[in-house]
Amino acid sequence: MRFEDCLCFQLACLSRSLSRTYRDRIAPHGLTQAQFFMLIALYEEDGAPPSRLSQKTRLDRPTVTGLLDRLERDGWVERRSDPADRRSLRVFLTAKAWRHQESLCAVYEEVNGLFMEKFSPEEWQAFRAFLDRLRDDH
Amino acid sequence: MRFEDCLCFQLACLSRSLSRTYRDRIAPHGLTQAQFFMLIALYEEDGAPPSRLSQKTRLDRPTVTGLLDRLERDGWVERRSDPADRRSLRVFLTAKAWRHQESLCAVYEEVNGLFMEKFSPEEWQAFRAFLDRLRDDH
DNA sequence: CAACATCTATTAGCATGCACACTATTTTTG
DNA sequence: CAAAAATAGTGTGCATGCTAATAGATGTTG
Repeated sequence: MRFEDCLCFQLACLSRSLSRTYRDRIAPHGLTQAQFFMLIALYEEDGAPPSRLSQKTRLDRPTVTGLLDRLERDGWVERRSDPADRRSLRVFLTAKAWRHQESLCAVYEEVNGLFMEKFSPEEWQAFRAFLDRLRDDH
Repeated sequence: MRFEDCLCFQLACLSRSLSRTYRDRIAPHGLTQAQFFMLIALYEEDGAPPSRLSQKTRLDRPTVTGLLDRLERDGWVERRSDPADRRSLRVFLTAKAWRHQESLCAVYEEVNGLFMEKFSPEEWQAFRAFLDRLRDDH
């Protein structure tokens, strides 16, 4: 099989390409694409522990630790200890993050809309089914 | 749109997942997935300059430089200067790389086969068309 | 021919993303 | 209850992948 036809190669290219679409729009906010996605996850689940964020974003825990480090450094989130379990933390969005919510979620919806509008609902369903079929058991 | 339904997120997860499938099989050879793909590209175009490899793999040139650094360090490739243009280099596979060709290409075909067999030819064509539709103009 | 632009590859700096190992805490088990 | 196992988060080291800036060589243009 020719290299250009390799599915893994094509998916990797496409994934980087889509990430760039977000990146270009959120760079003015001082966020990277991965940080942006973590914030979107937190807008849905403010106060989640890192383990939950790792599960939700399907990133390893050391990766989440690093992301949270930089988000905390830049004042987007705050780690608070969990009184119920001293091993655990809970991650909370700061006032700054809530101030940017509308603007960031608008970018999120806008870019998702750019992708969605290229397909009919039936095509989307079929596409999603293809992705799901590839997801498991290698 | 819920975070889990975001196409960019799903593609990124899937891309990492597929990469892992190659990684598990080529780690014993002492190669990473990106290095492995670069070798596959070179089996098709031995002697190509870095600029061509950057185009072929759709990676930035600094990324290609780093990949070639590590491949050369580990004895897989060799950079030779181009007599016709002293700015240019040409990248050649070493004897070691050719010795591993059969084995590495077997992994390549095996894993691609794992993915391909999940779809009928018509489904593959439809899937590829979806990917192509997303590729351009963001 | 000389100034300028372009093209080659690279370096530096940063942020992921991963495997591995580690500490602290909690839970389980004998 | 004490020992072992499991869990939460982190530190380390490495390999991508990117942007911006750089050095050298070639092409272009006045």
